[in-house]
Amino acid sequence: MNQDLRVVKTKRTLQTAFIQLLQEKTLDKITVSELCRSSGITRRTFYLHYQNVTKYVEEIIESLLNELEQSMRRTTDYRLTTNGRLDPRMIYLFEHVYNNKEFYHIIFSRNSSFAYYEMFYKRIKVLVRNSMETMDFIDEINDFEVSYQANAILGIIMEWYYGGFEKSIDEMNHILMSVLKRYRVF
Amino acid sequence: MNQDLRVVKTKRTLQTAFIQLLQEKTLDKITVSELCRSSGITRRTFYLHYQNVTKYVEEIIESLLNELEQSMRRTTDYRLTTNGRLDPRMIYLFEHVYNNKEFYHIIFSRNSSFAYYEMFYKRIKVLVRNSMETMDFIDEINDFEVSYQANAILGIIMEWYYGGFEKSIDEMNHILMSVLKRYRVF
DNA sequence: CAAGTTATTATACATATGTATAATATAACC
DNA sequence: GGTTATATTATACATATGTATAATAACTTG
Repeated sequence: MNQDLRVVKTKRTLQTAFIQLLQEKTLDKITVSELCRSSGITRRTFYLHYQNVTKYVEEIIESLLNELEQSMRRTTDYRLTTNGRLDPRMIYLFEHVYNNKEFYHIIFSRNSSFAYYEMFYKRIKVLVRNSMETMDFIDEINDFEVSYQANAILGIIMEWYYGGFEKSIDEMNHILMSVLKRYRVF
Repeated sequence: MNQDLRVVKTKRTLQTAFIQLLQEKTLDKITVSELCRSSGITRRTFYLHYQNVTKYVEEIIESLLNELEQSMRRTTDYRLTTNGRLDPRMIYLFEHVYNNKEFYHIIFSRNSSFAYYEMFYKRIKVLVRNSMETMDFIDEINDFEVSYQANAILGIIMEWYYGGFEKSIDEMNHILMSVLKRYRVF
């Protein structure tokens, strides 16, 4: 029992119009009315699916982060030796961010909802926690330590964003690794 | 040449109404119209001073952070010996957050603008940078390292927020110190 | 393919936003 | 204290939001 074809079509045209509008203007200037005008659906239809623009974007960010999780899971095989408190495959994160700049850009935009950042933060926390769990020399995982590490990584990505994502993925990898080494995180 | 008395009065009544409304409902439910109804000023007057509710709140957060900076500057005398990469007086931060919970709450709320978090982040970055500058064994300050440390601290505060600020200031001090010690940040 | 289900539309309404103009009230200043 | 400067108001307008109802169209299922 799949989703109704009409719904699929509606969401598809909505997505196309949204991506299009995002290239013309910043997210905070995109209204429900305009989004519906562009995609040729009624506002009523939009509200039957989403509460507002923010909730709509949350769904987009959600699938972006699902994709991130998938691509990080895939890299498990290639993962470096984990001889410390933070799993070095965390660096594969930079790859996904760089390849999806335009969406991660939304998360860090001044006019965006904090909800997007929170979603990102919570995902990274899960990754950090999972990573710590695989390290047998850690007796007990401290929630605050997880938050500390997770948000620290987001700090580096945020700085990358402020610099217009000019640094390459490799440079970012190197930067993170050198900071982690300095603090003997692993 | 001080500010016009009329302006002062307008902003004062606005502030009173805002604080009042904040106790009745969450920030995202507070509209310009309602804020003006409550404070007895015209919407036109509001728009002569601020672009929208978010910009208005930004001004409030701005002065909150100014106050934070002041109170941290005052603690310079009492500061602990800085024998490492991060100034331990950073812990006085918790005091200000706890004593102004209701405002810091705004910063971390899902429906808030990311602008508030950004403001907080940038202030903490300045503190971290200043702190690193006083440590003579640091040859050159790395921007990404500053972002890493600054946001890491925000991660701990955010976790405190998610726990409803239940932990005491002293507990938070202890938590931060033990994490910093583990990573030999100082 | 027909019957039943449900997504979408047309239309409307109360309220909110952001901007504009002219009139009025209030503060600043000499 | 009277004049000048300007903050505030009253009113209005085009557009946006979120919700509601009944009618229509499109899809699903047997």
